[in-house]
Amino acid sequence: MTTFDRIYFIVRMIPYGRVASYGQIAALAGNPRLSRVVGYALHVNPDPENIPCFRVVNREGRPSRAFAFGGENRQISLLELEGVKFIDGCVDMSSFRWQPGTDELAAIRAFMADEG
DNA sequence: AGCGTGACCGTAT
DNA sequence: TATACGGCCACGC
Repeated sequence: MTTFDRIYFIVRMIPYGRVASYGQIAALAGNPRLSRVVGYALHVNPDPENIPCFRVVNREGRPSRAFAFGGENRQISLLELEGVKFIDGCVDMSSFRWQPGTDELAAIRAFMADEG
């Protein structure tokens, strides 16, 4: 069980049509300063089919320039297909930001406590 | 085993 | 409004 595993677990929970920021993932993983690590974790994403890394954007709601699946335009397209709207290249975070509910927070906590 | 680096974020100048 | 920097984790040399 590593920090990456926690990050992947949380990213997998982001629902269809929603996005999360790196900092948000980091905070859920237990440390708000892990945002950079979140970026690296997604960079070496071992399972892109099950880990929706395209639903993670920076705090401005902007996709990464180094997005590997055809560039940031590709990421924008994927999100738009899910109904996420962009304003001047940025996601409207106040509308589309994922906010985990009580059950999801409990699941995250349980997973993190599972490492022993 | 040490060092630099990276899909970031917040703070300081 | 820009630019600079420290913090955090895993990976490759």
